[in-house]
Amino acid sequence: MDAKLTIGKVAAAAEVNVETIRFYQRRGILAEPPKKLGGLRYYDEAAIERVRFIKRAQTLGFSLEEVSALLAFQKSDACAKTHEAAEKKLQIVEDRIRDLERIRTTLKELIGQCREGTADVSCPIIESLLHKDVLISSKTQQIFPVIDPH
Amino acid sequence: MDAKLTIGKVAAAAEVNVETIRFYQRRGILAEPPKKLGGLRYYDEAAIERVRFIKRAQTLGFSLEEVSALLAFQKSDACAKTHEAAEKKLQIVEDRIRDLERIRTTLKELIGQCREGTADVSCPIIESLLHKDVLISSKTQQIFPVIDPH
DNA sequence: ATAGACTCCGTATCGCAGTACGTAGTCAAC
DNA sequence: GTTGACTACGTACTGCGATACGGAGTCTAT
Repeated sequence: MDAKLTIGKVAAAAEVNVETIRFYQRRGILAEPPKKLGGLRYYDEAAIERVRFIKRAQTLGFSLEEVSALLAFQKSDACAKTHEAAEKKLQIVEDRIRDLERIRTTLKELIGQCREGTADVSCPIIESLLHKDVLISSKTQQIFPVIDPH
Repeated sequence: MDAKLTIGKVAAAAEVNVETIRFYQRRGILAEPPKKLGGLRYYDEAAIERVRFIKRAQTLGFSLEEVSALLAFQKSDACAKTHEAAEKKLQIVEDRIRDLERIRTTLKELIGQCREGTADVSCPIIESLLHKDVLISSKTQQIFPVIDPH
């Protein structure tokens, strides 16, 4: 048996904060092992793997709720469902890339105008922001900040 | 003089919620006109333009704090500073696009493996999440959800 | 002059994924 | 057997950009 790990060891091994482990438990995405004699909880290697799984899925843009789902549909049709989830996420990522590319284009245009010193207007960028419909609004509904906005 | 607009008119004209106007005032990004006889505040057309300016800048990825800065350095060297801010933002947008492109690549790979039914492992995607270092972590420090996560 | 719409203002809440804090208890090493 | 590090747990706070709520006041049209 390998249930000798304290929460701190799990956190260190998975490279997350202790509080993150506890947060996952509260969210129900990670099991809380029973308290053994004395009041401390001991974990096994599987807990480390599970936390890593969560973290890896997050880097692909899955929210904790989505990771919960991924973890929930183990066995039998897990593969089909996971595949489907990945396709959906891919779609969102691609939409998001398109949004950002439009923004990039607009920023480049504005910067370009500015460099040229077009006309004698005060500042082409400010003028544009004041009077033009600079950008078509984004259609992406679900946005995910990839990891670590903190 | 054209200071006949109530907060509701301004909000409607700029296509934002009344609460948003008040929120901007609290944040100090929009001036609060004095209360005229009776207790209501009246706005002029400039207020509408200012709100629109804020909204347009947001669609380019500027946070409210950054928009405050843009609005603050009017006159004289405003153009140079605005230009610089736009360049910085462009850099962030491009970094973010690169991050998302990496994610896209990884998702596509995983989905591809899944489709091929590679080996007889349960599910290639799940296996990858369990055991591989799927993705190089994002370097983007500042992430901005473009408008409207609500 | 009164109904209904709008405004004022403070405070609370949302979504997400944690982080921080404080009190009390427990374990391992010396 | 005591010091110091670690743990358990509950609660509050962070960032960001709003949105929602509630009670009181005010304006406008009939």
